[in-house]
Amino acid sequence: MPELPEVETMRRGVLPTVGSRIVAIERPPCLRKPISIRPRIDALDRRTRGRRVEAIGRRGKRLLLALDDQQLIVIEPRMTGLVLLVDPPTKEHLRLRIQLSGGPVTELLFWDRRGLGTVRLFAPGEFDATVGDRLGVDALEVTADELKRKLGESRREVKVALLDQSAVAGIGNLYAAEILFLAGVDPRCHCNILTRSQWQRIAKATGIVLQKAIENEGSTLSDGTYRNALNGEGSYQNHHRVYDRAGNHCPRCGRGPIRRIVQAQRSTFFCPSCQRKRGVHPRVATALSEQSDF
DNA sequence: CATATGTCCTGAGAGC
DNA sequence: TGCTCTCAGGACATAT
Repeated sequence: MPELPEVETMRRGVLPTVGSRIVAIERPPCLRKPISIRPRIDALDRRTRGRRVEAIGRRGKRLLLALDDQQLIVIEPRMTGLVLLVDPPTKEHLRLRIQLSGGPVTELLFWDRRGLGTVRLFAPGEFDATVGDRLGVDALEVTADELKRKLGESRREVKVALLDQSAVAGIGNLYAAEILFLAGVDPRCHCNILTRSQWQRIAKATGIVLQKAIENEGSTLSDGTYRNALNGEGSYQNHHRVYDRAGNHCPRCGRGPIRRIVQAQRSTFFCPSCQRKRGVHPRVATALSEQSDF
């Protein structure tokens, strides 16, 4: 589930590791099928030993540890991955331990219950030339022009298209629903019929929703999986307007009720009353002009 | 080329 | 109670 706000919260949480040196990287004994680590663990350890962590970055939903020799450790949490500076929720799902010295923390852990996450080491420049090159602009900085340029000709439904990381990087299922709600756009709309003003509303809503979610340290859903680097919960789940709220009255127009449909094998939640295929519900216009998240 | 579908994974919760 | 089944959705491989 970690999307841009959760990964950004992880990034901020592990900033204390900047300046530390890698003592060793090891895969804890683990009965589960190991997660995907490339290169294999012994080579990862050998190539990073003694290197200093120079910066912590993020591209979309990926966390980047930049080393002082320009190598890059890239962590993809995918569904249930967590980056932690404290004891993990369970021992058996601990996937990687990066031992550190010379700073305030002695280890950085990667924990992943479902094991879909990945860890990759890239040679200098290799990430940008391969993976990075295929990612769209980070969702925090996306503009209406960029959305229209990337998706304006697409025949896909807009909710499905917003999940395409090569168009915009960082939006996942949960935030796509919240963004389109704030933008007042029906998720079933096909991209190639959206108007400029609809793209403008989507771009603006993207910034507002993601910023607010980051301020709230992301969303810890009812399964409780997502945590920040210190094992604390996020609070943006308390601000969700539509996600996992099927059947509720719409918090904006009072009607709704919030509907759940399936698009591309994933749940979409929306208000059929004020998320429109054309035109704007008056309260949508007001919220966006006031930079409000509602 | 663009778009659609299948795959991986685990544990929570539903239903019997 | 205890079993089986379905579902959740990240990114990518494969199919259309």
